[in-house]
Amino acid sequence: MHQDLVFDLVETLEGLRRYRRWFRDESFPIRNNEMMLLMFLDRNLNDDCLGIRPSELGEILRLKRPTITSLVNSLENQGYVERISDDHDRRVVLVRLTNKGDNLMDQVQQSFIRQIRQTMEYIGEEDTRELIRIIGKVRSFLEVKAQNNDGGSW
Amino acid sequence: MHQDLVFDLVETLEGLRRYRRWFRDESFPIRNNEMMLLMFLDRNLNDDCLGIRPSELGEILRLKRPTITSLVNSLENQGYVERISDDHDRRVVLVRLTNKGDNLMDQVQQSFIRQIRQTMEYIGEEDTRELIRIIGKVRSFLEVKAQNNDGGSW
DNA sequence: TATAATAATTAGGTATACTAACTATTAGTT
DNA sequence: AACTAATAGTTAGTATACCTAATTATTATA
Repeated sequence: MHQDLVFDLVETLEGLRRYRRWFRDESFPIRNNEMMLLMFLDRNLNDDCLGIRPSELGEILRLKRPTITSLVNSLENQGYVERISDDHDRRVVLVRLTNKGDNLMDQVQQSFIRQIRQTMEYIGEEDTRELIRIIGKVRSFLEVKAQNNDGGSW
Repeated sequence: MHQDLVFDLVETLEGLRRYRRWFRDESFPIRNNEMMLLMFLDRNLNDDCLGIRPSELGEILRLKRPTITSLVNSLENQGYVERISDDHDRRVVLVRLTNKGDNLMDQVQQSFIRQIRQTMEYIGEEDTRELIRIIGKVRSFLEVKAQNNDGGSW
């Protein structure tokens, strides 16, 4: 494959790497990675479960557990999430949104998510799906490769 | 547009954000951002010019000048680039690869670039071009938007 | 000549995520 | 039952990748 195309792809990926700042509302009270944690918490929380385990959050967000701990600490200090301990296994902690956190997510809907939606409307549904499909393909290839190389830790 | 699709896109973008580490060779002697600087330096260097100005590098890599300064300092200390001063304007500094830096770029070709190429071959030329096209569309939309919001500095 | 603009740097700080080592608890083995 | 393994989470310390504000040196302009 052509050298130029390879380089174009690198440039493309580089340009996308810091996408969060494009959508970020500067006045937002929490950091981007904290917002992501809340979003995934909000989304992956079913009615029947009390909260999500830090280790699960780490898998969803592809972050190591100590990283999750410090994010949850920060969010807990600010009052957006709370930790409750699991009765069945006292090693386990469950993280869930507080009301304050839930309200913040409504704000996220109106700023971050709205901006993403706007962008998607510009590029169109078809291209959006294509983008998701192709990147998914890239990721699945790379994840398999990573597993073969080093046992899957990343 | 559907909430789910928006969320899928976020997830997709999140997964791509740290793409560099997928291709990274752990034994490589320089950091990822340093490697990027060298790659763009290598690529944007014509035969007729002595080097590239830090300010130009900043535009290409979308980094602020102080960031470039510290990258160039580090690379210069390690012997991969050198600074030469412009005769026409003594405020200006030109950065160029040393032989050592040039040799390192050959290594980059054989590791980082080779891995990217491999991935591209897996996903196929057509999808690669689609990916580049769609992300380009996203970026152009967002860059215009960013300019409208805050005068274009980022 | 004085002032403004430009190029790069210095100093200091923030955000993000890591590894290694530790504590507490549970599961499995003898 | 006691001992050892494994597992969940945390703490402490570190690396990386950026940034802003202020400073220095030089050139352009009024």
